[in-house]
Amino acid sequence: MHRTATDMKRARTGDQKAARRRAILDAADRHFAEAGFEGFSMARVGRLAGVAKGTLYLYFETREDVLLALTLDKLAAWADALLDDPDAAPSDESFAAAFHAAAWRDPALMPLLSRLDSVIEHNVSTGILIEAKSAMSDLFLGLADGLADRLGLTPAQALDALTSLGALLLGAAQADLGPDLDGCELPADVRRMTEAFASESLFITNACRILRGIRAGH
Amino acid sequence: MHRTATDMKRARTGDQKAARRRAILDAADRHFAEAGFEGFSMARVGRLAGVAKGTLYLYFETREDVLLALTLDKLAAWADALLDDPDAAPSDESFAAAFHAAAWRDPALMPLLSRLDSVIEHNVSTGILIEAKSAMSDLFLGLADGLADRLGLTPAQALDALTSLGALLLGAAQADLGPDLDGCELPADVRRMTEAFASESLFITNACRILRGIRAGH
DNA sequence: TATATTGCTGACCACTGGTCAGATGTGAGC
DNA sequence: GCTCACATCTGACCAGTGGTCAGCAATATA
Repeated sequence: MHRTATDMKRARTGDQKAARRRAILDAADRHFAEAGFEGFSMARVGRLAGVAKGTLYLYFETREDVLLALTLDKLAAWADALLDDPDAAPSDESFAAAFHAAAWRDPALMPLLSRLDSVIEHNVSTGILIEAKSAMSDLFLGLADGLADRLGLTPAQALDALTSLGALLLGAAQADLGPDLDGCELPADVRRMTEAFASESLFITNACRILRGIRAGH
Repeated sequence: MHRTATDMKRARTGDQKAARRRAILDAADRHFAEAGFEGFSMARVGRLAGVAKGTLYLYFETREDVLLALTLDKLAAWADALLDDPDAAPSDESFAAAFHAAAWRDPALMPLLSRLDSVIEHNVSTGILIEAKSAMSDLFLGLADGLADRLGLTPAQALDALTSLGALLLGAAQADLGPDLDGCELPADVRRMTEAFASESLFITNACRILRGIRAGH
């Protein structure tokens, strides 16, 4: 008798293997949420998933392969959230705000994206890398198509807007990824600089400038 | 008799200690240049600097403290290069190009900056962190003052421009930090997406949009 | 029930960043 | 010129990491 996908000690069918992989990714998600990128440990993922460390490497090439899969999941969720958000259109400003809010809805997304190229992609086989890039390409093209009308842009302009805002979002996010200094006595100059780099206002202001530039055909 | 700052087995005077610290940072610089962020190892820094690993921890708190010091050095060099570049003014476009070129002059700078908040600052004591933030604050304020006239902006606008372009630069740089896929067969969609995210054109185009927005008072 | 297949395990490897008791270079005082 | 006290320096050591693989054992089939 075949076992169900979740009640088994060995995953033999395709469904069962998919379920195992899913279980590992869920454990990774939980672990990442509380340990962050640097504290992310394969040993703990295994323990959380109820599986030996070696087993992880039957389902993923490397630690970064796990993180890449996690990133793709969360990126797809971001795109869905943005498409479903009715505020993502009326004005450039509300679109920018919705773009930013969707990106921070899952607090793990920006930390992952900010290491996507610099760390994650460097420890993954080219096959998996290309597959991931292709998935992201599809996701962006689909998003551009879905948003073009709402933004009153051509699909090409919408894609330009998405890539431009994407880059801006990544850069602006940096400031929010630093350690929390709220409790500390800060010199006035440091506090001013911190505020100038605060992610949300920096992003929204410049997103509007960029969208205006695109509309003007620049 | 006192030894000179560089000919000594023990650093006892302030000058000698400064020279040791400098020597360690130089070794770190060389090591980073060929190993990159992830491959950066304290053991190797020690070997390159001709010093035991334990000694490194007399001059720096942690690995990230070394990388933070390195980043500050390189950031100051970037600011100098930008101020000295006569092209950094005539038009928005040439300013944006000069901004980008200065940032990539030292190939280690962007890889370091892209991890500054997300990694480096998380493993450094608050004292050192605040000191570093203060130095960066001074650097940005000085740069804004030095460039405001040339850009035809008020100092406040110039600071806005610097922080905005800084964020954009960081985000746009991500794409250039990924692994090199030049030699590979890429599906057409992936290649298109890669080109859309190419750092230089993405940065310059949007930097001009942002500068235009600032001039327009947005 | 016996067998072949193959998913799973965990001891093991080379490495990491960081520590600290003990060795030693060095300048000051005689 | 010698001695000594002190602070700098060292490297074995620690707990941890990501990743491997020979062998164990759950399962589907005959």
